[in-house]
Amino acid sequence: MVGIKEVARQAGVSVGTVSNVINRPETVAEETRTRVQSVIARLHYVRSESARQLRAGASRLMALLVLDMGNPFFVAVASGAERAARQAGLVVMVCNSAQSVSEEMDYLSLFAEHRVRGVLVTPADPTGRSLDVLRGQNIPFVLVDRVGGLDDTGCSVSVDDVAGGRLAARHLVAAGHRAVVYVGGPPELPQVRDRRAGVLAALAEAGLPAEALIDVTAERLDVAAGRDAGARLLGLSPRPTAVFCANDLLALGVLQALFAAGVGVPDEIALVGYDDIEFAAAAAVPLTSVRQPAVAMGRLAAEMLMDETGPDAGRHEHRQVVLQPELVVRGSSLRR
Amino acid sequence: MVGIKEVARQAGVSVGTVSNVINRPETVAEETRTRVQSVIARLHYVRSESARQLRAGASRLMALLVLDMGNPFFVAVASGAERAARQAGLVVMVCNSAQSVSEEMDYLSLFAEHRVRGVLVTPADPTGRSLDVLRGQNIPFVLVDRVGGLDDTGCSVSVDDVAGGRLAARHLVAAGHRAVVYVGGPPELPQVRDRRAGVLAALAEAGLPAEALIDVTAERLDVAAGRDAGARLLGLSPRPTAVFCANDLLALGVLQALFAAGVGVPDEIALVGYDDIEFAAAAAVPLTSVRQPAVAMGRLAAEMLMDETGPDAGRHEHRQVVLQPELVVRGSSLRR
DNA sequence: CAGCACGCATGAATCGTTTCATTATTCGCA
DNA sequence: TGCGAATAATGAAACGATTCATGCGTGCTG
Repeated sequence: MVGIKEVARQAGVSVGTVSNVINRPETVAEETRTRVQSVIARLHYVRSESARQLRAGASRLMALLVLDMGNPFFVAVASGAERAARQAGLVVMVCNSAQSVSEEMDYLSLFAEHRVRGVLVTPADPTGRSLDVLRGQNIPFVLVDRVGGLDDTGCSVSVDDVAGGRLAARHLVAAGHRAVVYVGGPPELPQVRDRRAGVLAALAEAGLPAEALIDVTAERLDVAAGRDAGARLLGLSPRPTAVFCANDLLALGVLQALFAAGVGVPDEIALVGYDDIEFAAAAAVPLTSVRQPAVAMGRLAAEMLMDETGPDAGRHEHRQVVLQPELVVRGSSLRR
Repeated sequence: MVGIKEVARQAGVSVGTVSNVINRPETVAEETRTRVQSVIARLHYVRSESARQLRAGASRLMALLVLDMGNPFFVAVASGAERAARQAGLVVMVCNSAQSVSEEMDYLSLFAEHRVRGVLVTPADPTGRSLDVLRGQNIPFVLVDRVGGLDDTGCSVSVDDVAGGRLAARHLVAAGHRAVVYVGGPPELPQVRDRRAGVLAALAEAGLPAEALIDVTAERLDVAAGRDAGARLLGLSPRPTAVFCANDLLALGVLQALFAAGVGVPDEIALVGYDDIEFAAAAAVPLTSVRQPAVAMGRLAAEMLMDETGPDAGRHEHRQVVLQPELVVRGSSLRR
């Protein structure tokens, strides 16, 4: 495998000069530079990133660890982060913890071994201890879709999930529903809990008792779990008239279950999702949903990370950005 | 930052021994091993992957470069690949070329610099020259959803797109349609061309002329482009009765456009998509689609790559695996 | 004309591991 | 008792880049 030494030899210069041609071309005389560059091209020389990083210290990798790659919401976050990072010359490596704490720890260790420039993470571990491996290596991270823990608070970008839940529930209550089924996921997830809290708040505002919230808990936050939850909520009596799901995948699953059972949406049951993924608008019945600014979150998170690791990282201040969600009303919640 | 040297010093052993504790624990005495391990834990020592890779030569990274992360089909491919790779102790880094040749080249160069173990790629560049940077570094790659070029043929996993197109068109012809609109994407993409060829074959089988295929070309293969194409095909005269889209995202977009125009599906226009993504079944009208074994493709591709780079890579033989697609009939193509 | 600054190139030291030939120690067995 | 084998640990040489103090020659300035 041809290295910098071979290039130097064939170009008749020292390795230091070749390195300069690559990294600080302006410090090398025109004539030398082109000669070296042509040798590089001729030999198909490709610099070894591991050697570079070992000596220079800094990696060009930024990691993004999401809860569920199957969820278009996270795909949108990833694309926002990727765009911002690439403008700064970084590559984003996107990984999927699939909501498993052990997967998450595996990945974070790997990131630490790679000495990545920084990590954007939507933690699966509610305790936040899995991030210790990053803290130990002084690898900065930004929490995405989750505000910091108690003790130390680094940067984070999130959306006000309580407000989102409230928006959804207010909308349903305003349409005359006196009880709301909340199809949540694993209760360890703060997003799931916060959205539920928003529902409770909205019910209280309307003078309804806490019992007006009926919990149906899905195993995971995906379409299959939603179908399952949908079947279960049809068994409730009295049959609910309003259903709010912790995300759109669940809502689409619920919708399929209701469809299969011949239950009309929105006539018999009004349905609201969360995230406003692209497919929500294209659903069997266009889905009312709480929109999160996913791409912006990804972009912001990446920018904050780069500020923290960039040239003037000294003057970096941790920020906890909280964005506001927005209700998008479509057919699934509109009584005809 | 604590390195192997510091661990060795505090444990009272040589660096070689520490390395052995990490990489070949069975070769070091029980007592020494636990002592070293406890020092590692106490100091939060994390090995430097770049140093490891520089010396040992082999990376633990496998790259996956897809055409469009926004397409659930590729997400499924990624999850199949990831699962297989992780069982072999590799991490997959998923990147998105977004069908841009220059993005693709950037990423492939980066992979080459990182000396990744191998690359799974759905090439955006139809010439295949962008893969030269990998060939130059002897980095093996597996083509996903695309058979090899002309000169050299490495491994590939693909689905018979001609057969898929034929399945879709046969289905429409059997339902009595005498002409079919094909909503394709960028004609450089072999997938787009092959599916079209399948349509032509099915029309020929049925004794229909080639003019029975009407082309509508979308800019990209996503929902927005589909909406656009949908609006355009409504301007055709006579108005078509059957539409086949190069993928489900386009089909969902077309569906939205038809919906917006008040055109009934399947009554006025029958619609067939491709990929059978999860959201096809949940669409406004459940979408008939050609199913591809996406997860299996990802898994197979990763396995083939690992065979090529694994312990007995010497006996590796390149294979071009072609899988068969399957038609899933749903409401969007069933005349009531 | 001495002195200085500047532009360019050099080459050795360094990053943190792995690997391997070598040494030291113990053990079993004739 | 002596010897070969097996077992543990050592320490130095890579791996392939970056970086930096150094040297050399040129042109400018006072």
